[in-house]
Amino acid sequence: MKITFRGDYALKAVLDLALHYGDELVTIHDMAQRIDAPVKFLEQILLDLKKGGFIESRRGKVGGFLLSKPPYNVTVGDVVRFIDGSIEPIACVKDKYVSCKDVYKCVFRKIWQDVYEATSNVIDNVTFGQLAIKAGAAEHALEYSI
Amino acid sequence: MKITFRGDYALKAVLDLALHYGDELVTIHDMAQRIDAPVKFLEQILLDLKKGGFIESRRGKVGGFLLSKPPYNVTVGDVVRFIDGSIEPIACVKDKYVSCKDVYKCVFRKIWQDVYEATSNVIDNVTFGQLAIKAGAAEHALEYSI
DNA sequence: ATATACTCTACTATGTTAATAGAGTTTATA
DNA sequence: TATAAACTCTATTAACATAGTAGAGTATAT
Repeated sequence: MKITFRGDYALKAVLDLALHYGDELVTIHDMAQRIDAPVKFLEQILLDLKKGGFIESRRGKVGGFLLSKPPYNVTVGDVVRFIDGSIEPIACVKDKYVSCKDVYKCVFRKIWQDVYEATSNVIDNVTFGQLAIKAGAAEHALEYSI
Repeated sequence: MKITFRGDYALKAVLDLALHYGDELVTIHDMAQRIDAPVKFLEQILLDLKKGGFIESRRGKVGGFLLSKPPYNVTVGDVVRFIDGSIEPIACVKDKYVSCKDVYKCVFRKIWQDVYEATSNVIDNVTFGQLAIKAGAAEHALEYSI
């Protein structure tokens, strides 16, 4: 699995919306400032996330973005897979284990499968609800540390 | 972690040498045929592996390549890290956990660390000695299955 | 001598990434 | 109803990585 800047921004964007879940809408401009992303690049990513059903938007003067689903129903794995594509270390894990004529391929397949499963096990078991709590706690800690 | 063709070929090359450990030298030509790699591309990769201390070579008429160390002393992780570089999902895992002013970064760091460790745990615990036995067994199985 | 096999450097086509640019659409509100 | 604020959509680009290809050079057994 390789996380690109695009994926990184997408994750931060969803976390930002999770932190504002239930509040007012979040504008691209405000979000870009908080997560330190180029506005026009973030635009594209938010549009993608919208197509993926992760977020919704309202246009016009008081427009902005919001999460489509409660933060506890979205995992890091959902976002990563959608934005950055397959998390397999090499494109062969899902191949069927048929005859396996190529001994050299065959031998490594189990390794890639193990890596894939170990990775999934991490990213599919963290929701943005959990992350929002951590981030909220961290923000809180910062307020008092100044 | 993302395995490139380069990395894939390198792993197969080392496995091929592991399968011939103690026998005669292996030529690029023969190896390329067995692991299904372009000869000239494989050349470069073998030269890299040599620079990395994984393999040795003999030039001239009866030249070829051989493993520098016993197959049980080389892991998949060793080769992958050397050829394809860092196995981190994103370049931040090794950053020190100092003040963590950026809450958004901070929250995801532990996830990438977990993925990194889970991945290491797989690839650093498989040696080419183990793989050679599996591949040998598979080749043997094939002989009898025809 | 010479054939065989490794060595080294340079080049290239293709694709991906990380943006940037700009015109267009929607909507609240003064 | 004009307008500012905010989302929408398509195109373009610079830089870099990947997966090779090409070719000249060096070493060595016979």
